[in-house]
Amino acid sequence: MAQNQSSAPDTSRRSERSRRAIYDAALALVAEVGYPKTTIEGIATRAGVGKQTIYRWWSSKADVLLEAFLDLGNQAAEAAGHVPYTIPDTGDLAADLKSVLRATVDELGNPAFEAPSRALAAEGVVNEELGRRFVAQLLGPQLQLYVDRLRTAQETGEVRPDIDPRIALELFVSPLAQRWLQYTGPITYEYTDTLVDYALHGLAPR
Amino acid sequence: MAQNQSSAPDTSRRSERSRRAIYDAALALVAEVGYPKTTIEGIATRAGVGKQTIYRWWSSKADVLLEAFLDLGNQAAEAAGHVPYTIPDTGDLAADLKSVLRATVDELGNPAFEAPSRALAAEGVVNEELGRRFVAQLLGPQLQLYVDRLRTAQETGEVRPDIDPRIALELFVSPLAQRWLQYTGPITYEYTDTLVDYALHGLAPR
Amino acid sequence: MAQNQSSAPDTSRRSERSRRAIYDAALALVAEVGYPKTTIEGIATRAGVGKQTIYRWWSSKADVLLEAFLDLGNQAAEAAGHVPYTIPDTGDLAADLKSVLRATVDELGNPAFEAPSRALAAEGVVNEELGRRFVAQLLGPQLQLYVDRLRTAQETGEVRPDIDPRIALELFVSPLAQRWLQYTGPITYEYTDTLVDYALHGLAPR
Amino acid sequence: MAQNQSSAPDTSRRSERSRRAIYDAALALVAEVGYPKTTIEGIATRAGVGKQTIYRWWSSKADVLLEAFLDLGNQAAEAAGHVPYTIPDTGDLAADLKSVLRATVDELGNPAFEAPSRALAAEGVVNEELGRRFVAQLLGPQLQLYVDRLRTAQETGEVRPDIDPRIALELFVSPLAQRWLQYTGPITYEYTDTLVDYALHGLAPR
DNA sequence: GGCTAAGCGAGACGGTACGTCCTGTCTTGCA
DNA sequence: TGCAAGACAGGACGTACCGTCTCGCTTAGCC
Repeated sequence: MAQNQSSAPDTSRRSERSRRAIYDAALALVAEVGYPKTTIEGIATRAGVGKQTIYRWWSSKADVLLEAFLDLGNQAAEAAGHVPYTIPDTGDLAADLKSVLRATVDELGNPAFEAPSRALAAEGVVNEELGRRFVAQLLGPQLQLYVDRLRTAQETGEVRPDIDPRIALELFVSPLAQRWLQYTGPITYEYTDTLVDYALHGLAPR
Repeated sequence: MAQNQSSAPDTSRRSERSRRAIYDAALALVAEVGYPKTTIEGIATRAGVGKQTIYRWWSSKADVLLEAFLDLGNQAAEAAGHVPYTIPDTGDLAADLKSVLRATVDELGNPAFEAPSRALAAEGVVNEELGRRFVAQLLGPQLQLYVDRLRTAQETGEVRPDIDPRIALELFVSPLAQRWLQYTGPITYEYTDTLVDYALHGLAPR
Repeated sequence: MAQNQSSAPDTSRRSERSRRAIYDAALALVAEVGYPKTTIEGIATRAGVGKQTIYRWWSSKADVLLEAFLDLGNQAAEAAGHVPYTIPDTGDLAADLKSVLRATVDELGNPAFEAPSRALAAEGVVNEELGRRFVAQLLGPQLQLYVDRLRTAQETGEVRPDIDPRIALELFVSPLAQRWLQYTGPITYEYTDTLVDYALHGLAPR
Repeated sequence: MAQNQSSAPDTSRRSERSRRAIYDAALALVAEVGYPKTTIEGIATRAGVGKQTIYRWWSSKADVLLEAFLDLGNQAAEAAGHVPYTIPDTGDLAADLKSVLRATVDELGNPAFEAPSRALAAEGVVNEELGRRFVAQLLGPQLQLYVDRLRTAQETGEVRPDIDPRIALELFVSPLAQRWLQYTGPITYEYTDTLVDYALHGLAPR
């Protein structure tokens, strides 16, 4: 039961005040000057905190930002009454998916979310460890909602029972993700609507 | 009409030797120590080149790497007899796509390509200008091949004529891209085969 | 007349154990790693003591060391039977001085004394307040012994009565001090013997 | 023929401008805030210079200050017409020495000289390497002047021929040095006059 | 013998400086 | 004039200590 390397800091003595200030500063700086120009020194100064306080609790700039972003999500969820961003089930799968993807399109354009999430995504591409944490803590839970909705659709017969929902969801989610991440195309409601139609009915003639 | 002062170096006098050495050094360093630890100073030293020679011809580390990577692709193409990586047309669309995607799976696992392309993709996520160049010069042409193949399939009736090929290709390409970029799932032949099947025939029962 | 607020710790409750441990740690560290690399944090850790315990009772690193060094001297004196290092009086002033200076030469070469006393001397050069305390508590009493011996010599006629002993002693003490402090020359028995001869009889011919 | 370790900097490319600015800043800061509060960072900022420029050419704060102080002396000498601070020879040794020592008393009280020279002396006490350089480059040459003057005095019969001038000079120089360095007593003209008298004629009755 | 107020070990905190590394610009001498 | 070389001003890195500040825990000394 490893008590790892040199003197783990004492979590119970941790300053909540500083933690919040660091989250706020990190998110603000990433939004204002961009991720690469956001420095640990800058975060510390802006948060009115010693650099060591950051190095004591986080291992890197990306680490700070990931936690800050998660915290932001949690706060938003709490504010919205603990409903953590779900997928409607009106009985019409196509309509439900289109609606959620339209909401996602809106969110992707929201500057407050865009800066930090792009930064984290980029870092994750090149830093596998962070990438996997990003998925485990942020992306994964969201994708799971699609899995659940697709399972329901399989029960009602809207989706073939032999389909793997974890792969199926990528047919409409991944294209949107790629356009957003790599600027491979415009992001519009029509586009996401089309994705849903293509995914549900396929490309081949019936 | 001399456009003098500071800028505009004379391309005709440019040292081919240095350019090659810089490409090689950049690619080698990214592969060896990773993109973030690759520095312009490091590239210059490794290439046996003055820093100014890099700053004279490129605007950033990412810029160097993008050109180096493009050059690498061109060289590979030339070596392979000028066939620039195409999509077969056996008349069986599903088989053709599965075959190409399996080749892509192999390529994504090739360490020589992985390091620089991940680095460029990551940089592109956060740096729109570079991202767009990455798409225009690398990703775009490759996606165009899918567009062409899908058009052919529309002519033979394998794909419905009302389908937009530019969007359709994303149904199987983007999921693979996302799994690779974001570590959202394992990448196997079965996976890509499944993607093609789902994309062509849809999720809904017929 | 309570002098309350923050300051004035209660001396009666002071931990003798900690005080000793701090003295030991300070002297050991100065000897081992040198004065500049000796830190309050290091002393505290080595002494198994909280930093605050040091800051509560001393005002600076130099302060700790000065007390530790004084204590060391007191302990040595106590061990030696309370004779606090005196000057013999055999009736032969020259011989007595030579003998004491030779003993001093030996002491200056003793590593256990050298590290802390050099450190204190150096600090005193640049920090007048500490320098004066160093003189008042350490150097002064030792010089006073020379004053006394010279006074006796004046009574026996070995030294002219119009001589100021406080200045006279410097003729042989200061040169040794300077050679030790500033590395201006080698320190040997012959040297100190010569100093005594020159000082007693002068440089001019008789 | 050692070409030492990692890449010795190219002296011929060195910026004279920066060197001067660094000397000035170092001397000014030591005078204004004291040696311990003088930091390399502070010197760099004040001199309008990058820190690396200091680290490239000097190995420590003390090193910078020593060179700055030597340079200050050289400049003063040059300004005064290349007469590097000498000892008069009027034929009256006592008078000459008293006169020089009185001048030294004045100099020791000069704030512009006091701060840096105290700092260097202190550092030299604790750092033998620097101490020896301090002596070799500053103190030694000055002491040599006394040696020369005493040699002349030996030729004229004012000083006994068997006296070692290098030791003799310490009888009046070292006491002054010690009082200055260690605050062991007041520094006045009477004091230095007395030192000369005692040293020349000894303490014992004739 | 229990209560309470200190000293105590520990160490988190806001800071400052360290010495290193790299950026992007500028200058020097070679080809 | 392009180039290798590298000095320069600047600035961020991650580390080490500073001196202050809480935390619980002993440990007196007074009721």
